[in-house]
Amino acid sequence: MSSTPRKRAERKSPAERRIEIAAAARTLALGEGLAAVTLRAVAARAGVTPALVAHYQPSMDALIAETFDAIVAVEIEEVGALVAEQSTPPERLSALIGTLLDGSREDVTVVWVEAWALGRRNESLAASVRHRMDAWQSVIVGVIDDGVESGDFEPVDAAAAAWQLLGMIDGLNAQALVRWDGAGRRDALTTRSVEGLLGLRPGVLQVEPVET
Amino acid sequence: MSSTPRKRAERKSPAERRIEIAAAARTLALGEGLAAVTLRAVAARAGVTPALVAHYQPSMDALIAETFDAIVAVEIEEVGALVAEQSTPPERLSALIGTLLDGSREDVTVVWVEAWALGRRNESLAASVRHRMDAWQSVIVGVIDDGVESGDFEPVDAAAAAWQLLGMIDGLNAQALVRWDGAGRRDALTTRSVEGLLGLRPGVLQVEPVET
DNA sequence: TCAGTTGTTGATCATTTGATCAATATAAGA
DNA sequence: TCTTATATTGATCAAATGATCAACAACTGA
Repeated sequence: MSSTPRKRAERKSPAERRIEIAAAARTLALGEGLAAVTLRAVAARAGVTPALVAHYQPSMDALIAETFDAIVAVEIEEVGALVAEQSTPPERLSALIGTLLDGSREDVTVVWVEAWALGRRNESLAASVRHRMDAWQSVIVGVIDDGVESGDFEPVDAAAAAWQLLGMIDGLNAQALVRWDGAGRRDALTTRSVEGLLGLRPGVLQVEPVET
Repeated sequence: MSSTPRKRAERKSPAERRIEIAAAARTLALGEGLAAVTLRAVAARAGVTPALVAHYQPSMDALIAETFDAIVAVEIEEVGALVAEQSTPPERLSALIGTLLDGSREDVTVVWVEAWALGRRNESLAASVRHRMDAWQSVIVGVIDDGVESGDFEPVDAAAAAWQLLGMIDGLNAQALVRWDGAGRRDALTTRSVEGLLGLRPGVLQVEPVET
C-alpha cells in the first residue's frame, strides 16, 4: 500500500478537466458505489490533487449528485433507445422489462440504492433522484400510452401503472443485489404481474428470450 | 447546542445495560436511519459514555447489524400476527399487502434501504439482511401455499412468487420514501399485479379498505 | 468491615473525510 | 521575450468516527 509518487498533473482547460473529474467519479461510483466517491478517491482516480477536485466543485454533495445524475441519464438513454427499436407496444414493454431485469446493470442498481439512502442526507442528491425517477416514469408512461392508443392495452391510469411497474423493477433489482439467487428468471413472473396490472389476458405479453 | 453535563451513569447489570443500549440504537435507527447509529450517538441516547457502548459490542458493525435485525424481527412478527388473524388465504394475502403498503412503516423502510446500501461494506449486516429477507419470504410462501392447498389460488411456484411479491413491496416502499405522492393507493394496483402473478381472475383478491 | 470483582469513565489515538488558501508553475497574449 | 491570468498544488484545519486502556467507583461476598 505505498502511495504512488505523483508528478504534477498536466495543465488542461477547465472544460477538459471537468470532464475528466466527472468521468473518474462515474467510474468510481459504478465500480465501488456512490459511497466511494470521496474527494481523495476521485482525485486519485483522475490523477490529480484533492484540492483540484474541490476547486471544480462547490461541494462533494454536488459532485455525488452530478455523478448519480450522469449515470442514470445514460441508463435511461440506453433503455429508451432499446425500447424505441421495438415495433409494437407489447414488444416495447417486454423489451423494457427484459433488459431491466437481466442483471446486466447491477452496477447501476447499486447506485440507485445508495442514492435512496444517501439522499436523506444530501439534498442535491435527493433532488436528482426525484428528477430521474420522474424521467424513468415518463418513459414507461410513453410505452403504456402507446399501447392503449393502439388498442393493445386496456385503458388504464398510465401514470399510476408506470409508477407501479417502476417500483416493481427497482425492488426486484435491489433484491437481486443481496439475493441474486432468489428466483431464476424474474422477468417471467414480472410479465405475468404486469399483465394483471394492465388488465391483459395471461400470455399477451411475451417473455424476452435470453440472449446468449 | 451545548453538551449536557453528565453525571456518572447508574451501575446496572450487564443484561439490563445491554437491553438499554440496544433500545437506544433501535430508537435512533427508526428515527434517523441506520447511518445515525454511531458510537457517540447511541451513547448519548442511552445516557452513557461511548466507551461503554464499545464495551458491550465487539464493533459498531455488529451493533448496526443487531439493530437492523431487531427492528425487522419486530416488523415480521407484527405483520405475521396480523396475517394470521385472517380466516382465508385471499384475505391473508390482502391483509399482508394492505398493511405493508399503507405507509405506516416508513421508518422501517428507511432501515431496509440503508441496510441494502450499508450491507455492501458491513458483512455482519449483509448476513442479517439475507437472513431477514429469507424470513420475510417464508411468511409469504406460507400464505401462498395455504391458498394453493385450499384451492383459492392456482398451483404456482410459491417460492419464486413470494420473492416476486416481496420485491414489489420493497420497491414500492422505497419509492414512496422519495416520491410519496407517486400514485395514490398502491395496494390496489399491487393487488391487480398479484392476481396476474398468481394466475387469478381480476377481482378475486379484495383491496383492503382504508382504516380511519 | 474489607477485599475483590467488574461496571463505568476520561483521556487519548489513529483514520477518514470535506474544505481552504497561499504559493507555484504553465499556457497564452502583448 | 516578458507579463498576465489561472490551472494546480502542498500544507494544513476542523470535524466525526471507531477503538483502546488505565483508572475510578460501586456492588458483592466473606
